[in-house]
Amino acid sequence: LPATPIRLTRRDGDNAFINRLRTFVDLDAADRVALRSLVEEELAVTRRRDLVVDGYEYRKLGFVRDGFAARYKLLRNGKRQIVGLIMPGDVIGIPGSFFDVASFSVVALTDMNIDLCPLEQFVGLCYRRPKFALALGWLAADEATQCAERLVDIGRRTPIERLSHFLLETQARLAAVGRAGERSFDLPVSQEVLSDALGLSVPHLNRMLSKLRKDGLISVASRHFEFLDVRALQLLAHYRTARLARIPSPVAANRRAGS
Amino acid sequence: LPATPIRLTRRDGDNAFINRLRTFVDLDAADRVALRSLVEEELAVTRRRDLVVDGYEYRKLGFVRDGFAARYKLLRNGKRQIVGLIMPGDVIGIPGSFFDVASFSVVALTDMNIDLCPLEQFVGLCYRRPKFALALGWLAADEATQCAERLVDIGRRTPIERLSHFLLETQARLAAVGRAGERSFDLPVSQEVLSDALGLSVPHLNRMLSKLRKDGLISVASRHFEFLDVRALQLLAHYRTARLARIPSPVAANRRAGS
DNA sequence: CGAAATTTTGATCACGTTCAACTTCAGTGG
DNA sequence: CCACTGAAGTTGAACGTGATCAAAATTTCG
Repeated sequence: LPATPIRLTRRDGDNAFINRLRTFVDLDAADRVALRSLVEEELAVTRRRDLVVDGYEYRKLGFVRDGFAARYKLLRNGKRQIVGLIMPGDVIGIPGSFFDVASFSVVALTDMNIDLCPLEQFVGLCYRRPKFALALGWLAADEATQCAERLVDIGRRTPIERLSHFLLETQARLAAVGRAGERSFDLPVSQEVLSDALGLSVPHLNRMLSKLRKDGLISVASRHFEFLDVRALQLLAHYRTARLARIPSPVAANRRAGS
Repeated sequence: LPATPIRLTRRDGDNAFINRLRTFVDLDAADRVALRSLVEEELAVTRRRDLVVDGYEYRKLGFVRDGFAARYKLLRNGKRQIVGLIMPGDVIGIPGSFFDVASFSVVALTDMNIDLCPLEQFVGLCYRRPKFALALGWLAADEATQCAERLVDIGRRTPIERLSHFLLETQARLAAVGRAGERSFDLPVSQEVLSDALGLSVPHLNRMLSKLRKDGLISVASRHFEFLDVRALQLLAHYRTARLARIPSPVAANRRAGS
């Protein structure tokens, strides 16, 4: 395939998913064109809309342009555990689309814009351009690591530590796709959502937020968060950033390999 | 590459990793040869050996033939959270090898046999045979889902539910690679390991095990577990199996896609 | 403006941790 | 063969944390 020069549309500079991919893989113009051609539908959904339903087949990838969603499981006793916040640059359908039926539901927490593409189409592209198959693996690995980190949060960190850790991680994820400042970000979701994500009760989450405020570590106003003492927060949370390695290029990867 | 007919070695029928791959992708003889040729070293390690260390670069894939390991994080306060048991058929280095430095440590819980391969070599193979890149994505997605399931366990299930869920899931994973019976399996790890995996204290885990025994749901003797009432266990645990979908073949995936 | 959702505060209590002691078992050397 | 050792499993008592329930205060939205 010739790498013909392509004029970018005005939205390209702000495509969160492309921004995210670029942190670990090189994309030339032809790659971007191929990606764009996969988009079957640009979906605009409203808050509370179910996007994936636990127990049903789902065979799409949804590249989130804007808005927030939650991947969760509902138990018989009415309790809900959110296993991940989905934000701009994330892909709905990882990992649900890889299973016979999805094990988790996804619901929009805000209005959203999503580029939808059938999984089968994406896989087709993967056979033609293996780089995208590797990118898929990288994204899934990222997802697994975030999930594992939250497992540590919930299993072994105290509520205040886990809240701090969550806030730091969220800022980092948003910053990576250009949706957060150095020490602040908007997270337009209710405390009920946060408590379900952190495995806490709403009142207790609220108390921990108050405590972080009282101790001068953060300020919160109408779902806008600001870090007042990043260092102290990181210490409290045992926080360390995890950066994806870049995908080895074909030439590097094949250098010492037999054909 | 010609798909020359190849004689299988005697170990192939029992290669846990190949067994696992086959559940979601077709492998021909040439694929298996290619896989085998990647193996740089057949590593035999002893119990307690560190395989991956949190904070250090790791760039290998380790296909587990035999034995058990744990992926975990150690906190400053001395607490440990195990984020996943690694068993035959699993790959050490997912997802640690995809990051600048690993975020989690891996330690052998028993003596193990591992086929080691540099990640770069595997990626080289992925460019030549995209099927393997997709398989990598599938494996990472599987990992992410298991992790999410455990997140639900720890966040919202009661200790007895989460223990039941863990036992059912473990049996299923072992059975998938031919290392478990219909209703029984060996899990040669201490209760301390189980408690660190489930986010419980050792005494409480022990009590929950006792309760499952007393209620006639399981029997345990010298680390051999047996389900006496699978139905009741599943009900208690809210258990449902999750099966990976098969990877679409190139022809299916490209049918409706432009080249 | 009224209704609903969300955030905040308070009081009580159950659950699971912690700490400690004791038992059981496997392995080792006298 | 048994005493000794250390690791693992089991049991008990006391405490503290975070859930639960309830209600008030505040904000958002129809």
